[in-house]
This record gives sequence, structure tokens and C-alpha cells, in this order.
Amino acid sequence: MGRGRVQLRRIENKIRRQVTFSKRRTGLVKKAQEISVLCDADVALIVFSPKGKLFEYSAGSSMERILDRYERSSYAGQDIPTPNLDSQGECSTECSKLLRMIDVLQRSLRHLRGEEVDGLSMRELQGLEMQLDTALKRTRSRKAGEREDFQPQNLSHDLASLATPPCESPHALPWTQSPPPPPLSSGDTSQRNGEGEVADGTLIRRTNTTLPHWMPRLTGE
Amino acid sequence: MGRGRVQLRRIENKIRRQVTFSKRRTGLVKKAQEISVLCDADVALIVFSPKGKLFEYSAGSSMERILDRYERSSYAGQDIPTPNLDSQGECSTECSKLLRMIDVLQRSLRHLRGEEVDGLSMRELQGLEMQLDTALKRTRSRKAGEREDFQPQNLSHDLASLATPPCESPHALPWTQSPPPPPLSSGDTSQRNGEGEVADGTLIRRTNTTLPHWMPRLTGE
DNA sequence: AACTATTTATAAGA
DNA sequence: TTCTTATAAATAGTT
Repeated sequence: MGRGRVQLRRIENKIRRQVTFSKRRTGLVKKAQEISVLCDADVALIVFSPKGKLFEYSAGSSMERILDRYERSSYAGQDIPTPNLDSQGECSTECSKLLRMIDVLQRSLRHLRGEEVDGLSMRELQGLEMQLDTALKRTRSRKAGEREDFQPQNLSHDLASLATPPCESPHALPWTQSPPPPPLSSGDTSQRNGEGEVADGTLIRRTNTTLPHWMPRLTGE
Repeated sequence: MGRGRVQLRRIENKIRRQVTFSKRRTGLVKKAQEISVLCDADVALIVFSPKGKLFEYSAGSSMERILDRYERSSYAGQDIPTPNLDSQGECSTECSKLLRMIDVLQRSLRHLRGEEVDGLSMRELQGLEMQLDTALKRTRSRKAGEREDFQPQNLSHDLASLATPPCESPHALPWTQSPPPPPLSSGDTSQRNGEGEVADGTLIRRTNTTLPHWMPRLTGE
């Protein structure tokens, strides 16, 4: 797409690299938006320039929502990136507790998803069935309610903050203007740079703040 | 870029939308890889198809690294060099990953139980409903089979954690459908579980005493 | 930032 | 899904 074939290797000239980065970043975001609108997909794009400057874009849902969903998709499965631990001391004790906890949770998840139910007793199956039935009813009820809200955007956005501790991040920025507003999607775009633009400086780790009381707290982090 | 101008709105025809999604997804990933290589940038791309299928791609660094960096950048408002881990910090890093995983798993559990579904979008509810429905069918089917040969397993331990929520504060949704997320990974980094089955056949056998294969073995305790 | 010559991406069709 | 082709879009090099 230019006056010469693209050599797929790092552009050594600093200026040219910066220019290309800028141009292509714009193009990438545009493509991301297009696929989101055209195909009704949720897209999250995160780019760090070589200088460490962050650019982010999301379409279809907010970045936070998409990343949440991503983690769930990743973790809920059985194949999870293995933390490499050289275990020693009390920390490893903590970790092993956590690992066991994860094991239990994953097994529960699998059961609730109807997997690995072969080994369950009648009584257990009965309980599981009831639970699933209840959950299904609640979900459908909630779904019905949702249908009446003509604007799922606001709702999901508001409630998103309910599901995760207050951590405002997105600021509307440049590229929101040019592209036509997506008809059905919400939380579009945002960009940040290293120039200290964080408004409320909230540093809440949504991770730790939502941990249940029975879970061991860690001092480190 | 085809035989007609692109109308920037949702493609209604399901087939056409799917085809376009597939093509553009490929294109998007290619662009992401190119900018990463040419400009020496770290790129993370997460896409959920309208059906809820996850596609991910990352270049320059692993998805996990980029997301970690993203969170740090988001919260701090500026980029922080990737943490180089000393033995002390490494462990707490691992632990915090585990804690986060637990958080995510618990939220998934809650949603599968039909709890905290208020914050879910219509699309997410749809997926949840499907999942529950499938699980319920499987469970009932299993139950029917059980009627003939009932044998008390000592899995009541498993089910206990299922029937009794171990905590009270998690949130979020499930969304991993039976088919695990396929790897979109084409170029650089990032890989996750393959389609449907785990390639190497290392599935977690339901053994109460054994930790899943992805879990590090700990000597302690 | 604007301007083109070209290369690339891709909508349709098969 | 993959391939082919006509065209629309993106963009490298230049101004």
C-alpha cells in the first residue's frame, strides 16, 4: 500500500518508524472499529509504542468489560498458563492453598457446566439439577427484563461498575470524532499517553478488592 | 476494498457477516503483526465474535505480559518498566496471579448459579442461558442413567463446594462455551488451548487428591 | 499534514 | 473454507 513493497522487518530509521507507527495505528484502529460494527463483535486493542506509550481502543464494549470477559474465557477452561514457582517458605504455603482452592473452584465450574458429571451420585445430581434449574430461571428472568431496556449501553455500563470496583479510566479522545458513531455498540475508544492524564488517580486493584473474606490476603503485590 | 463501497453498519445477512468477520479478523491480525514488527511495538488484540467465540492475538510480548502492563499503565497513568522478578517478588507475583484467577473463577461460578446476573449484557445472558441449558440437559441425562446403577461416590466433597458458595463477594460471567477458545495466534506470541480437546490429551482426571496438570507441584504442606 | 503512486485488503462470486 | 478477481482502501515515500 505504498510506493514500495513492505519489508516485514523493523524500520531502523527512527523518524520513519515513528511516522509509520502513527499511520498504521490509525489504520489498525479503523479496522478494529469496522469489524466491530460490521460483524457485531467486541474488540479490544492495546498497543505500546516502542517508547512505552500506551494506546488503547475498544469497540462493542468497554475495555474493562472485554478484558474481564477475556480472563474468564481464559481461566474458566482447564488449560491455564502455569505459574512457575520455586516454592519455598511461607509463600509457597500460601500458594499451595490457593492452588488447591483453584482446583476446587474449577471442578465446581466444570460440574456446573455439565462436564464431568459421570462420577456424581444421584443425590449430588439432584442438587446440581436444582441449582441449574434455578440459575436458568433467574437468567431468563433477567434476560426478559433486559429486553425492555431499549438501551443496553447505559445499563451495562452502570452495572459494570457494580461488578467491579470503581476504577474510572477511559477518557474520550481524538479518534472518537472522525469515525461515524457505531449504531449499536457502546464503550468505544479511548487513548492515554504518558503525559499524566489520569484524572482521579484511583489505584484500586479490582483484583484484590473483590477477594472473598475467606481468602488469605497477601501482603506483597 | 472489494466490489463495492463499505457501508459502515452491521451486516444483517448472517452468512455474509460470518464470512466478513473471518476475513477481516485475518486482516486485522496481519495488520497487528505488521505494526508490531515494523515499529517494534507490543500489540494485544482480543476479539469476541458475535457468538461469543474468543480470538486473541498478541505480538511483541505475551498476552499476559501486555495485559499486565496495560493494567499498570492504566492505573498509574504512565508506563512502568516490566517488573524483573527477584525471588522474593516472584513469589508474590505468582500468588497475586493465583488470587486473580480465583477471583475470576468465583465470579464465573456465581453467574453459573444465576447470581449477580444483573450486570450482564443481553449477549452475555444469552450465552449463559445456553450454557445452563446444556448443562441441565447433560445432568438430567446423567441422572436418568444413574437410576439403574447407583453407587455412592465419595465425591460429595466436590459437590459440597458446589452447593455451598465458598464466599460471598465475587462477580462476573462465565461465557466460555463448551468449545474452548481457539487460538488465533498466528505470528508472535500467545497461545491457548486448542479446539475442543486438549491436544496433548492431558486432561484433568477427576482425582480428589491430585492437582491439575497445569498446577505447579509444591513441596510445602 | 497533504499528496499520489502503488501495494494491500477484501466483497462478491465460484 | 479456499480461490479468484475487480475494486476500494491503506499507506510509503515525497512535498
